[in-house]
Amino acid sequence: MPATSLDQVVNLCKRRGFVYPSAEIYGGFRSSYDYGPLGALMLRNVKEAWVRAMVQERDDVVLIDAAVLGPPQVFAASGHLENFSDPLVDCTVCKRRFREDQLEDRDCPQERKGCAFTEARAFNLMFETQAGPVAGEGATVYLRPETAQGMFVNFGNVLQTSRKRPPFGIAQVGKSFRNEITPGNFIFRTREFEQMELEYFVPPAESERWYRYWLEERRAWYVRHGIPEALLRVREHAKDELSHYSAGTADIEYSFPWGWGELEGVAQRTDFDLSRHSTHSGARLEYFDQASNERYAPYVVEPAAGANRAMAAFLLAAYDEDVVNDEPRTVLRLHPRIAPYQVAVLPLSKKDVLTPVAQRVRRMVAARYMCDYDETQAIGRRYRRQDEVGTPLCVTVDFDTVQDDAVTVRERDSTAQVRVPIAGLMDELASRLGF
RNA sequence: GCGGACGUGGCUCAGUUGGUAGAGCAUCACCUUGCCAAGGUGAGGGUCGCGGGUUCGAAUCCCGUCGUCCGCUCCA
Repeated sequence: MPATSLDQVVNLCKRRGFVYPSAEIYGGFRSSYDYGPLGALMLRNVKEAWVRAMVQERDDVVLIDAAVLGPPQVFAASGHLENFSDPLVDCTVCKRRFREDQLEDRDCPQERKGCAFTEARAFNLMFETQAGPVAGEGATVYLRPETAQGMFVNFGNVLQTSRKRPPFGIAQVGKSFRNEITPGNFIFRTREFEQMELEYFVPPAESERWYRYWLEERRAWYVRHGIPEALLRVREHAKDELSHYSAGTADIEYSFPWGWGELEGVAQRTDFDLSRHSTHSGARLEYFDQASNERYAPYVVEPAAGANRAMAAFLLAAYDEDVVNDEPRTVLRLHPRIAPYQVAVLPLSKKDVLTPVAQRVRRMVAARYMCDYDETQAIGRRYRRQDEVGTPLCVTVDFDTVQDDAVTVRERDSTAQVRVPIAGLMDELASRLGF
């Protein structure tokens, strides 16, 4: 199978209502995308699959949902105000751009011919706005550049109300904002994006062990949800590549059409965040261990994933073109939990005799699964339409159904069919979908 | 932000040396068919990204702007 191109997926997304360019009727708004009917369902499924694995199926992680807007103090403590902006200068001769603080180390190729540098301009990667209705008089606030600070700031609250103790985690799914200099590659890098982050608090001595644990756990999550192992790799950051807070970071990368790209970073943040917030706020963000009679600031291991990037990877990995009955077909082989619809109910024809029973089946299925319903045009064409958006199972209601109360279940990947009584339909679907 | 390429109906594109737009697919209706797409008839849908300029007249030339892609730069 040839590698899927980005264009194939972008076209499918537009054509079938997964993702549209934002504000398209006004010429588009750079770096923003709107998720259409199918894309909204799929993105939600990605996030739910994450919450299921990270929170629901565990007893050591709790979920929070913190504010997007934050006061400067939070980002002063986190280091973002200090480190998240770069003074950049352009060379007007050789047309290259440098960080001002790295200028000495860099060789401008035209240097001997007399480089002319522009004034340094600050590129702050945080979005800033004013809180308060009077223009110009509001207090400066920031849109969070990562969801992580919400977990650190609430460490004490969660510790007290959840009665968890290390090792334990606080998870969050939500939007973050970064004023990226160069957004691009479809939904891979956008200024507004959605993160799925876990801050896992551990005794300092266990940090390395948990770092290894989460790295493998997270890699396995992608594989479990349909990403081929061959398209994934884990890349350890070099020492000089590490973030200001990190004692060790590895990226889980996917082989995108333009090269390896980060899906998720797993970092050892040590006690950087908790101690910084302790110092800046005066709050004591520590854990007192009754057993050992010790008080300490837990170390943090952070798996931080991008929901939109994950969705892009799932789409690219699932995209396939094969041949069924000598006809080419486009099919998204999405995991049933990731696919927008799990089931489609299709009456064989639009004849009135079929509608009541088909609608009865639809209501039954829709109570448990996201379910599409389509009664127009030839049945074969409707199967192909569902294949193209990744619906794992189709339920077909035909003229015999009216007599024998049985329907046909048709599988996306194999196109195989099986006849089952309506009374046993839900069990059949559950066993095929796996949930 | 710099350099290059590009921007025509939902998608893929055609539009000849400037004379006010076409196709295939898709969508909708009816017919046909009735378990694996593209039979029949008909319909809707584009001020050619947006703004300005040149011209008697511009999708077609010029300028600006927005957006996309590639390459640099940057990327917690």
